[in-house]
Amino acid sequence: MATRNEKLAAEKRRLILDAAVRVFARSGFTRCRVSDIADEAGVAYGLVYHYFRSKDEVLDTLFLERWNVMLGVIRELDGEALSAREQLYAITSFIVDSYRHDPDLMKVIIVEVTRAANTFGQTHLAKIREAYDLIEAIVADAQRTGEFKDAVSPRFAAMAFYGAIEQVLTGWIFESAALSDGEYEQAKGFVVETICGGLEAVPATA
Amino acid sequence: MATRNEKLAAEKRRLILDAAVRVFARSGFTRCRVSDIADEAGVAYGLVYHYFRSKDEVLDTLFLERWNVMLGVIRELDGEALSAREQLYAITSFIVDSYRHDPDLMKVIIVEVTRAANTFGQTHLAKIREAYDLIEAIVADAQRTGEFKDAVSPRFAAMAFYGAIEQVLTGWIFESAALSDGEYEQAKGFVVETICGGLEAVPATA
Amino acid sequence: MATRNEKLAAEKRRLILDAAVRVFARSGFTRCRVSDIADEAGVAYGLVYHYFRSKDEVLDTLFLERWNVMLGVIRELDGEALSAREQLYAITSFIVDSYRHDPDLMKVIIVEVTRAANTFGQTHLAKIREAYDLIEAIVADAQRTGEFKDAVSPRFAAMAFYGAIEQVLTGWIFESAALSDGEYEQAKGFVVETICGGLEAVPATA
Amino acid sequence: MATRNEKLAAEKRRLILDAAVRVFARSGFTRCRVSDIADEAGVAYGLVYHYFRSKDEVLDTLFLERWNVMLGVIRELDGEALSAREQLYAITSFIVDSYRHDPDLMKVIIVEVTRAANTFGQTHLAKIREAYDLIEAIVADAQRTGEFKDAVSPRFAAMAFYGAIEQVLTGWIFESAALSDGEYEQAKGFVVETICGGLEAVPATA
DNA sequence: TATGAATGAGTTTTCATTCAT
DNA sequence: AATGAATGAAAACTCATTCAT
Repeated sequence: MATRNEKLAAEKRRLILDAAVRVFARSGFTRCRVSDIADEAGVAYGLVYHYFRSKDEVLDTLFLERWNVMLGVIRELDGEALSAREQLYAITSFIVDSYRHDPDLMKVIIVEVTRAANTFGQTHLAKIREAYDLIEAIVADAQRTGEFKDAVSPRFAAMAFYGAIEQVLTGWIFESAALSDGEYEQAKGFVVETICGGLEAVPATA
Repeated sequence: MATRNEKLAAEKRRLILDAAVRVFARSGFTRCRVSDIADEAGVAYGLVYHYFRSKDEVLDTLFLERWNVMLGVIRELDGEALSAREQLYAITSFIVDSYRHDPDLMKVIIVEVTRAANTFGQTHLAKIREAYDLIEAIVADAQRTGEFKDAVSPRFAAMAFYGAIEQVLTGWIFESAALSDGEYEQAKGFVVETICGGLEAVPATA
Repeated sequence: MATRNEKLAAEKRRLILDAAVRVFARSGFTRCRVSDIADEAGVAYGLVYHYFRSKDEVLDTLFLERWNVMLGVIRELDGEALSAREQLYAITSFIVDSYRHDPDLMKVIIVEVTRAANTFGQTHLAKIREAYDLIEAIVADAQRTGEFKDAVSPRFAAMAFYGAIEQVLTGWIFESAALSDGEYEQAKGFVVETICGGLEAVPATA
Repeated sequence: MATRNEKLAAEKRRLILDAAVRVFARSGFTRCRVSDIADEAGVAYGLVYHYFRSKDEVLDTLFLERWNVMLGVIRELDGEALSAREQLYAITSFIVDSYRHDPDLMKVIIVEVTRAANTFGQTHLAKIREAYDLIEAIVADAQRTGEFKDAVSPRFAAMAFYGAIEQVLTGWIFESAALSDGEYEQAKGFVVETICGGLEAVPATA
């Protein structure tokens, strides 16, 4: 009985969150109104405040939900005996697929949180850093095993890698162009090839 | 006489622009008020509107001023007979030095324009793309000459390169840490080494 | 069976009323929410609306319950052959004891009704006046019998008497200090002595 | 130049304060909207917020302005060689005349501030106490000189005296009746006669 | 050129009340 | 009788922009 109501409530909550993604993606967090979210969700104004304390909390929820999934995915890579390149590929793949599956959500997370140094980025700084830390650890391990050279610091490599991915997504976001499955797959390879293999031709050694 | 007045006017205008940089960097474009800019500049409220049509125009001006300088720098590289790696290094160097010289301005440009897909980023999309185009051309040339392999598309490489730099700056912005000259120089090398040389150790060929 | 249910229902109703007293006293009628009352009573939100038509009706009920008791007490004094001073003492005693017994309730009645000329005071004006009228009658009688001089109008005397008591309670309310039984008893005497005996020393007549 | 502007600004501020008095008196502080004040003053909505930080601050200002005048009047009584009865008469007179001169303002102060002392800051509480303290001192002095007997504590007497006045005003406020000059003067005498002389007839001593 | 008072549209949030279960 | 999700009107407050001086 309670279970049924709870399930219905959870669905309404989800309805609002999904609507918020679309609205935030369309007009941006600052510019959209709470009423836009309610309208998009087809619910009454006040219901948004029944489920969330504030407009901020809606965005917080969206970010944390998704970011925690990503952190989980990265952490699981540890158990699987993969090379550093394979691990970075897996991460890239997860992020690109996240975008493919729900571009609006990724747009919101990147534009409104990850890169918003004055607002939500600052709020979620610790959470965001967790991802950098995990990537850094992958690079550091690879340098130890010799898979990666140690020309650059692991932290730096992690930032460059993550920045490259985010910029690629940002490009898609700005163009708001739909890509084919092939293009998405190609992009995954490109990111890893650029960061791991480098752009330069390896001089043929005699 | 007019000349003298014009010079004074230009100085006031500059005063306001500089104040705006500090205020935008501190509180973010959306959250700060026009009166904050005036207060920071030590001028009256209405004077901002004497020199600028709107709050938006202040940010537009800041962005365009700096971005055009950067485009100029990149375009000039064409004339100097430099390798692609050297050209990318020069670009990185310019951007890093820009940050070193005026971190607030770079923060504003990156956070409020370059990465703001819903607002100013969209407005200045064409201008931003010019930079990507110029970098893309450098990569394409390098692939033609054989300096770079053609494993990834030039456009893609340009995005990865620019994204890596921006992410490094973003890290600095978020941490708001002051770096030593040595660290800035090291960062320049790291970016180029990561993107051009790649992270992987080059297997010794027999 | 119905009797048992009715008794349970009456208890729930009382539970809500008592909770409302505490909540109104703590945060004020306007600022507290209906849900605060429900929470304090430990019942569900909607139940308040099962027993009361509105938030206003809860306060109305609290006021009327208590005020009617007081009116009854004052009316009963008529039958007992008491001097005016004794009657005023009895009234003072009842009000002070009401405060001693349930300071929150008296606080609510005074702050939210008796002195709220724009809201509930206006609504219950007639009821409030009944008390003034009864006190006025006591004074008028005493003037007729010669116990009281007729230097002031009975209506005026009634207002001064009631005002003195209310102000004393108001003092206690704002200090929110717990008083000893002795202090309460002393206060009763003070009120009557001030109003009936006056502050001035009676000049010794030769 | 600045002087002229400052004068105009002060006038506008006063315009808003005066309008607020009328609106608060008419509908009560809680029920009226800020826009009502602006409308009543014939100024734009935002101007209220130009001169006052909040709706609360408007009420605070009204209270403090008037209350400080009253405190000044009471303090000045100290210098004039008056009996206690004359001093209490002077205070009563000032308060009654305040009501006669601007009943709306006194209504607001009595009805809204006394009540708000609860919810509002304790800031006013201290200010209100200052008045009680001054009256208390008058009574204490009179007890020392023998003008007043010491049957009741000075603090208590002060509360009773102030309560009597306030209740008389409250009566007028509730009835919202206009009184003649004679009635106002009579009221002054009644208050002092009741509190100082007492209601009881002085028994003729043999 | 310079000032800052004046304007009023716009948005978040609150919360009494209703209602389906 | 009891629950708490759903509704939406209402109001304080903000702030970009205008304008008289």
